[in-house]
Amino acid sequence: MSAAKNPKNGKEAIRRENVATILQAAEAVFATKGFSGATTAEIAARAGLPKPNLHYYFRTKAALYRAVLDDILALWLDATASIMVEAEPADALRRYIDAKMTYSRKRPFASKVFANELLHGAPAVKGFLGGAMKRLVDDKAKVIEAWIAAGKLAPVDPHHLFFVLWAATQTYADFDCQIAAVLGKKKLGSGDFDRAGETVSALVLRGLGLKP
Amino acid sequence: MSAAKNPKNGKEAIRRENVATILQAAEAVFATKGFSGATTAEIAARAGLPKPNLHYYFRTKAALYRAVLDDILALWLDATASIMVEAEPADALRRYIDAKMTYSRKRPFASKVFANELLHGAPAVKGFLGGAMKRLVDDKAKVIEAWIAAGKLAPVDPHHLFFVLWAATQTYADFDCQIAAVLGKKKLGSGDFDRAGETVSALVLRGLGLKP
DNA sequence: GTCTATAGCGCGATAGAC
DNA sequence: GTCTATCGCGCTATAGAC
Repeated sequence: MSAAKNPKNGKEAIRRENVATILQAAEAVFATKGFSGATTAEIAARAGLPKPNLHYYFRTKAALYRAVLDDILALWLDATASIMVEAEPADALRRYIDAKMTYSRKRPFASKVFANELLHGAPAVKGFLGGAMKRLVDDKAKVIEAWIAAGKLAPVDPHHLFFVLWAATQTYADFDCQIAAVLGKKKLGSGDFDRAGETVSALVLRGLGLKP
Repeated sequence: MSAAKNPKNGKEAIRRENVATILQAAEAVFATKGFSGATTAEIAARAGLPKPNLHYYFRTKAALYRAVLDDILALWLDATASIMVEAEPADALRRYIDAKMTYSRKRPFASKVFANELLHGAPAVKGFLGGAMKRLVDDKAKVIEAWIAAGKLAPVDPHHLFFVLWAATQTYADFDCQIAAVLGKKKLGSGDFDRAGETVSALVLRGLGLKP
């Protein structure tokens, strides 16, 4: 605001880097501790910065949390790209399951922060859920309905199909420790995610009449 | 300990009732606020008791949380009853999905407390997950394998089948606010749960080759 | 067995020197 | 833009009268 026209790129670069570092650390800590369980001290330590530095970039803990969430919501909207009327249903759904499962493997913290937010009644993202997300899902549900009308797919409630797909894929990020424990492993490996993806794809595709 | 042989049933009854009231209030508050977000003051208020009374029955917040969790774990183990070799696979699975979905509708708080615990890395129930729960699931997985070997079921990884079933049913308790928002409703009704149960059953049964 | 009043402390946030 | 030192709130837990 005050010195807005000043193009000091050095300082800008430092800011961008520090902000990114803080956001990454915050995502990890919020994921495993939740909002109230997380402490700014732990986030700062993980980011390798002194605590007041955090408050210099994000005035409050709540503001930092919002910033983390906003990143995650943007990610979320991307994943449905493969669901288009022109696509072959089997291909599109397989790719969607794959995308969601990859997201669970590569960005487990993001998934957990979002899950935590939902568990607590989504105080910070209710607007998003009933707004942008609802519109996107309603849109994609129409695609599913078009496929059904064209006889390409067994009848199914499109919305509930999405709920099941989200649950089945995100569970491997959110509840990884349960799955690992039941499988008798310390951590999930990429082999486990492959097997999970195959299982979900097989169940859903055959469940929708898409496999002989 | 000190006056152990005294059969004063009046006091015993008061204790049992208060303990039950506290546990119920605690389950609700832990479910929506998480462990760190929950305050003993709020639990006490919801139970209609003064705060120190809580500490009289449960010495620490952590001990109260453990007690709430123990109740939930007991519930969890019951649900798999229908999975037996003698049963008809389609019947057994439909009943299992039904039981889990009913549990999501009737005991959403229990499901949420458990989900929260898992999200945070299961510090309090890791032993249970790798112990009693793993043994039960391994056991039930053998039943599924027997059905597959007998040609009653399309081949599937039994463990991952369970993971998908848990996810697909519990999501309606844990993430109810997301589902309600996307459906454009304020709260989920029993009609939504019925539709959800039908969708999951249809997908899974057909997915396992159990429907014409 | 119940409850008021308070101890004790961890945490978010800031002041202010560098 | 960075960091030490500290304030003050809100929480768990308890002491002690009833």
